[in-house]
Amino acid sequence: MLDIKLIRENPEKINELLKRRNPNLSINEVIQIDIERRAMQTQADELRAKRKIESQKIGELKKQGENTDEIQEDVRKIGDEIKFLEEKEVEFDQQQRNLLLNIPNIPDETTPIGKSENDNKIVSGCGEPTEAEFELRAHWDIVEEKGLVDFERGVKLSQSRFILYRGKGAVLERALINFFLDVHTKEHGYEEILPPVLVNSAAMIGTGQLPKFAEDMYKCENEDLYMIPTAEVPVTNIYQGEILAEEDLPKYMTAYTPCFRREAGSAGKDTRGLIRVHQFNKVELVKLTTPQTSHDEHLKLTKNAEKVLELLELPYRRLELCTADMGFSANKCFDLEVYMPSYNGYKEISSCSNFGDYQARRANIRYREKSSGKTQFVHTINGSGVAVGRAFAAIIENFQQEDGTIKIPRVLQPYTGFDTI
RNA sequence: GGAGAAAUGGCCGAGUUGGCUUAAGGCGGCACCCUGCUAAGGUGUUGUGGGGAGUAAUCUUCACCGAGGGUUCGAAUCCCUCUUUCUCCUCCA
Repeated sequence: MLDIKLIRENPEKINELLKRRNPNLSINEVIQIDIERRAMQTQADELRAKRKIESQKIGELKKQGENTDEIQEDVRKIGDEIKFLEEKEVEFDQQQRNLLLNIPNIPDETTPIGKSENDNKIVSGCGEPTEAEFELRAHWDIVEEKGLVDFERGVKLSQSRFILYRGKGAVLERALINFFLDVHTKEHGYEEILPPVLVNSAAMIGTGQLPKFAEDMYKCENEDLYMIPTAEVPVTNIYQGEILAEEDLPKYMTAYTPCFRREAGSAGKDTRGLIRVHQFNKVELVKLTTPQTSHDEHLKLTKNAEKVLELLELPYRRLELCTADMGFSANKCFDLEVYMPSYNGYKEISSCSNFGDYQARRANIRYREKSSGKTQFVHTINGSGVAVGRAFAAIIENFQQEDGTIKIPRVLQPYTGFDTI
């Protein structure tokens, strides 16, 4: 959520930045509510101060044994007024909060301005698109033929876009999870977290999934619990409402979880294979940092995600997302895309975002600055390190051999226990 | 799932015949002083959030004692609902 003070003091600037995302966005309504809200508060404050003094007088008068009926009646009337104003205050508060919760983060100054995903910038890459003397097949055909993934029975158990891994497929998926976690904990210094995969609405609001994107999530009936769309939600919210010591920052955390997405509005996209399913596995990287270091830490986190792709010898490229394509809560975002022969192009496998203090403000995650003793909002950063199912698909497609076998990347072999499928 | 107890500031812990308690005391933190280092000691200071005034240092005001309602002129203190924690029973991987 954006800082109301910042909005108050720089309305033109904020409006301009928001319009970089989407010309329809504006903070004008919030500013109006804010003005009315503050007037209401001042009024209520004054009345409360008056009541306090008068009530104390009643106490003293009573001690002296005097009659207080008249003054009590007067104060009671003040109380009625206060009650009325307080209801208004709550109303304005909620309105303002609601508006703020539905306004996306402002883009970082360095985020390229654009109108659509076509304006994303390719900033770097590693490896060349896989080519072969023989015809490269799509992973959905290969995994089905080899019995690595059972699409039909996944549908039988749940519904379409639910899949089940089996045999060497299940082992490969598990191997990838372990490999990613090992690299990030042992080589990059992240603490491993195994969080709940059902979280409450406060957590979902904290990271920005709610209130705006309720349709994208699975919700439990009769319970204030949602299935997480990413480990970002539980892991970022670990320190919700807390004040950390500056020495505790930066915090590096990584978590494997299944992720659940309804994929509302994605009908017809990526209908085959492992690319877009309702439940998938992901290893996530999350950082809490000071404002001073978040830029660097964001870059470092992105490189940590790239590292596993390099170790797996998968060709990829890094995109810098433009203002129009960036997620709701982010101020800057890099996407990593892996080369997929079946798409004859690159497919997103990781998204690494810096949120500035936007999520921290929603989730109320602060730290005490050592030099000043003041509390400040932390900056939050996260990225996939990386999506397991998509890495699985990428390996199947990029490591297929002419004889129909799949080679297992060298670094993964200790984890799978076999070197070909 | 059943029965009981509890929830106060960074932590521990007073405050339950409603008003003088934003909240004693201790610990921790910070600043200064003292001590030739270290240990110890002394003095002071130390919650969060919102509003208003000021260029600013700062001043001022309101709210907050698990959360939300209620009673009252006035609630940390009384009543109701919820949440969480602990103990006992039950159950269970």
